[in-house]
Amino acid sequence: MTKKLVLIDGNSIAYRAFFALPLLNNDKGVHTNAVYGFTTMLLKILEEESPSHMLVAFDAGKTTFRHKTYEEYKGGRQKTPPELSEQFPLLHELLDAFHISHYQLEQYEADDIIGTLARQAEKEDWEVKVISGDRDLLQLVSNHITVALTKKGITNVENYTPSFMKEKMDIIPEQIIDLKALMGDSSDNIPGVPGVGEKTAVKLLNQFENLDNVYANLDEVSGKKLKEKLENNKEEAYMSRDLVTINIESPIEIGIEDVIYKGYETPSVTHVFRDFGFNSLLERVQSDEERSEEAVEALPAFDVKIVEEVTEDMLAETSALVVEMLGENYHYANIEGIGLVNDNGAYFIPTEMAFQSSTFIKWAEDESKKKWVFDAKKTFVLMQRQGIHMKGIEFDLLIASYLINPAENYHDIPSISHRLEKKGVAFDEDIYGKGAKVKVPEQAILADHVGRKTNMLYGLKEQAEEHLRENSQWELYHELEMPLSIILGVMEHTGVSLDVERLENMGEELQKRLADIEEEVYELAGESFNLNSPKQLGPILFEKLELPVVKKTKTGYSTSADVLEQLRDQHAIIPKILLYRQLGKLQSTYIEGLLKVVDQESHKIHTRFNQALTQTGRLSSTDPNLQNIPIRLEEGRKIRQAFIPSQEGWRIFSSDYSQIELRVLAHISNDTKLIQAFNNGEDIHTQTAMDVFHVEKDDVTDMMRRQAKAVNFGIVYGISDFGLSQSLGITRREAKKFIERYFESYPGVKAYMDDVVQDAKQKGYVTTLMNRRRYLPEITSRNFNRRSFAERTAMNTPIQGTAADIIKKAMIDLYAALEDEKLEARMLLQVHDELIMEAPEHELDTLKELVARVMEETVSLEVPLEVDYAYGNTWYDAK
DNA sequence: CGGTGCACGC
DNA sequence: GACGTACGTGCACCGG
Repeated sequence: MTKKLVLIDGNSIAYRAFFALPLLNNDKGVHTNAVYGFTTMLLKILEEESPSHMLVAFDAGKTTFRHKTYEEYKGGRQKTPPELSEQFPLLHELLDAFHISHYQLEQYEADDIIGTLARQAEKEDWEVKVISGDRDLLQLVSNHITVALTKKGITNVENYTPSFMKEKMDIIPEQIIDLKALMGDSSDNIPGVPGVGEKTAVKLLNQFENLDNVYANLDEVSGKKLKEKLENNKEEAYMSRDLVTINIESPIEIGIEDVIYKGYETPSVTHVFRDFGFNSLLERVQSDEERSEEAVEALPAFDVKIVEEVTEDMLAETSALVVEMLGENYHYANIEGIGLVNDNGAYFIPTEMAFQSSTFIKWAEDESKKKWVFDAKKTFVLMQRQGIHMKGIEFDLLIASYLINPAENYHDIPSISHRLEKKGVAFDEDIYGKGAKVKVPEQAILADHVGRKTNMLYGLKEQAEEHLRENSQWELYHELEMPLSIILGVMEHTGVSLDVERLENMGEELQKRLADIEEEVYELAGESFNLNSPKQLGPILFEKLELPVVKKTKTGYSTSADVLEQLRDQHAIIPKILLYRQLGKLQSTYIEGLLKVVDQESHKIHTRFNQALTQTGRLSSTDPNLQNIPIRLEEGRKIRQAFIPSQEGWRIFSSDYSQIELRVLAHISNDTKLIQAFNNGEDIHTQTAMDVFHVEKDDVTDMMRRQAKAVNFGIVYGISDFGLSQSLGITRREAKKFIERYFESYPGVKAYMDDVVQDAKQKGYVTTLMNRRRYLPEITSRNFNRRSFAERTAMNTPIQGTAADIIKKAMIDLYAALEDEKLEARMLLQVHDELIMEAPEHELDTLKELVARVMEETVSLEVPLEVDYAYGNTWYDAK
């Protein structure tokens, strides 16, 4: 078997990883992003290449033999940031754990070590793979040596073989040094021939093959200027060539046979991963079984009593409660058992036992018996499904954790306890398995795990509450999110009625139309293919039909709607594809999708609102997502005709805040002009156009209003000049100008934007009206993109988040008002700035007045809040 | 089973 | 000048 040598340019990959990833800290406060990125790359290489020999080469010190030739070599280069330097020792530690050789040599660079070994291996007919981000290494490419250059991110590479180089760069590997000699390399401060760039250099090499021939035949070089430049910089060119030439005879003390790689041993690798805090990588080096066994074995002893009957002595004044189920959808999942922990002990109550016990049910419904839970809404719904009206929920760890830091991806009990370094509970995955392998374990194991989670929950309450108070988030937690959680639970459990028959009819109709359009498309294309596959559609449009390529994606041609829109008039196939896409979306996502999740018996849909997910405080909706039901295009809007009241004689009632985000902006920026704009009662986009373009109302053209609207949209969603240019189809420069003009018109808004960014830089986070918090660590990033994104987020989150706060409070107020007024009307859905309800016909008059008043008065801002409402027989008609 | 491209809402 | 650009969810495809 041929041997395979993998050579990694350690510095290059570490650099790449460092700049590609945010500055991660491990729990010891040491930066680990470069090591982390390097590790992901390493794991990928090991998997894909299965090397028999391997070495990671590093640059040694500041000076190299090249500096003797040219003092300014690599001059002007930014100093290695200390946050990166400190990671190199960790990198060495990591490689040792993997039993991978690493090497550096005084006065030489990693390139030279790689070159020397690569050529040695080549002679022995080994296969060689070099991994780096440095294009200089391409000079090594040969039939035996492939160079993988990082493309984007860290693990994304492009493999350079001689034929690939010819195709992509139009040169052969041996010409790389001559190429660099001519064009230079600003990053290494290599001069080359001034004024000669890549294009000219390639042209010259195509004509003359190499540098020597260029100079030997200077007369034949076309262009007087170019000739002069070459003539005057001959010395520089040759020096540049020397500098970029890799030394393939470096005096290294190791040979290819020394860098044998026999694979790593899991224990040493898992040890460093743990040490560095790379928990997410553990599963890549351990089998699921290994990891789960280890996790379970590491747990301290814990005793949980499996009860045979619920008795009073188990039910203290205050208890942690976990109603355990597998899967996600608590509207349908089975309950596997119940964990109960309080000062009297830790108990596991088998499902049947609990729900047949009047003692347990009485306790659950007793408001004065306090319950601490994880996910109050889920717990509430699970109980509700058993006919139990749970009361007395006093603490919800999920919501607390989310409010403390919404950026955490995992808010489950084991994850939280891990973060707080409290051992004592395994991850669900380690107990139940994952994916298709999920199953309920035997009762003793189940009881132990549920008991441990419940116990952890019991122990975490105090710390979480303290944290909330420190953050001034107690009110947000206690008066807003906690009550809302139960209201959302009621809404979800109530569900929305669906006119199944109507939806099925629409589906049949649509199916016919789709089949017809599909046929027409194949006719126009001259062949049939999978129209749902962008990968197959691309070549048809841009190769066979030779339509102009507007945009490319990383995997091929872009066929997105905005691209097709630009091609609309160029071929009859385009409008048909667009229509097919539009209707196909309706069919698959909305018609088939909704029919798949509707309750077969009640014909109701029970979505789940995720209250602990978005970074801004908005809700999200899943299974199904009822927050993105079509409205913009009439065709899609008809889907709403299938959403109907649950009872005869009832109506769907919909109310929404008008321009809530811009009103919030007016309030928090206290901008006089913007406040005036709202008090003026004029359409806000028209008003913005008047202010930005300095024209009277009658002189606002459709174009002006459209642009003003896009700018307002941009302000609300925190998009960039690029984003605005995309949405208006204008250049970035023009978009930037619009934004500037907007800020000139509303100086208070400008001042707010500046302040909030400053404030975020200083504090590290931004807040909303009700003290919702979002941390923005990247606001001090040296990476322009990351920093800009964080800045826009700083400006946008208080706006969007405050709007979210307001509608949440309105929901609480409205829920109470409906109860007070003893109305049957009930909330069904929330769509960010809109509430959808159902109500008996006779309540509509009361409701109109009540809903608008409650929503408008839930908070008092510097500008009035305005609510529009409508009602009808279906959601469609409530417009 | 996870990544990608696309499309829907706010 | 780089780099990739509001937030979500869900579908189909496709390659491993």
